[in-house]
Amino acid sequence: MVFVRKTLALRSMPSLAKRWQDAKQTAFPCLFPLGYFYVLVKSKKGEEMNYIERAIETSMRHVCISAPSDPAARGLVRENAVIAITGAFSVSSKTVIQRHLDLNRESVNKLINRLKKKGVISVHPTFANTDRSFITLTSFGIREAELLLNRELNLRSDVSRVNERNLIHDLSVQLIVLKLAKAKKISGFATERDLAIQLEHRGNDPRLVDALVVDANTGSKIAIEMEASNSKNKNNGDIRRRILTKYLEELESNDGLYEFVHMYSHRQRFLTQIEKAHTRIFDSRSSPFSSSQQRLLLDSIKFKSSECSLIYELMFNSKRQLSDENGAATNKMNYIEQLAELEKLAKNTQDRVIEIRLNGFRDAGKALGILE
DNA sequence: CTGCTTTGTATGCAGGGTCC
DNA sequence: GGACCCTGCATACAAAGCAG
Repeated sequence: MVFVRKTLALRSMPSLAKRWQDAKQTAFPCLFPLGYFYVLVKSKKGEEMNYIERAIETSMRHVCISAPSDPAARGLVRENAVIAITGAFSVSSKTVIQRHLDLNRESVNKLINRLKKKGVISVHPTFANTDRSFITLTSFGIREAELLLNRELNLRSDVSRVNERNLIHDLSVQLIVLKLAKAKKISGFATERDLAIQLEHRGNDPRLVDALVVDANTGSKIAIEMEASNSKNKNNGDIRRRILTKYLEELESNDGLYEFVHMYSHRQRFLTQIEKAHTRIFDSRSSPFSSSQQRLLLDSIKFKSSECSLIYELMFNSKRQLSDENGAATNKMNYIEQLAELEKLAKNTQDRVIEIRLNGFRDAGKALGILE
């Protein structure tokens, strides 16, 4: 705790922080790590705790914030949220931060610039997302994140490790996880990175999913899967069968990594394609799954189509306006939220009248250029 | 190509809060 | 009261988009 306070003070004085950073790199390379070394990965009871559990336990602390009324304190809390998010996911973007902290574009720019000035994060231009840039932590920022999250992060500050081809996918996962966190639907989460760090085969471990969240009410673990392309649905469904087998292994196991799988995408079409592929596999005479296994898979895999438009709008729509003029952009968000509600209602009630209303609402969206 | 508009970001300022 | 930094607003500016 003492250390956290100290670094916060340091961070609010850029020149001092800079000097501290320089000193760290030259004169005392071994001094600073002592700060977080004493909080070694152990639980309160003292027994060894695995990395994923540790991540789940600590993940929400700085990510889920209630903004204090004191502007200065609020600024620091927000800065910490940015550091915690970027630390946990290894990259982030202005759009994700903006959405999570409920800020306007101007305020995010100021927040990010402030952190940049303090030497905590760096912003890299790219063509791979709608922001045209992504955020990573500097080596100084990584230390800050490790202090905040109270665990080792195994992060590197060099940008060449960021795979720009996965950027939108990764940011979409963040969007969903953070939305769940903010809505208090989950009590903790572990990112794909966290899983990879603990699992033996690292990068290509078959048990890897895009994120792991813990349901706030039931405490059950849920795997989050994000389908950003439909490449896996082409061919003969062999890939889907392998993926199902992978899920089944965890679902059937008593100490599996997760009990449910939630599928997300920016396109409703991709989700229905996956659902269809599943039924095809189950229906085929040579189906590798017993009927009880099929039931388990059907019950455990849920398709979250209500988030499609949100993900599309924030991550994929290159025509989206970044500056919010309190007009088009917010109207659009309102429309999309209303649409999602209506879709949910139509699905739950199966009411013909609501379905007609939904179709009308969709048509209106198309006429206004919000939907395609 | 030019000149105009739009878009995204940066900066300075006023007015406002909390905490020591 | 001063340190600190929030917010919104006005303004400036560069880059991109676009019609002619």
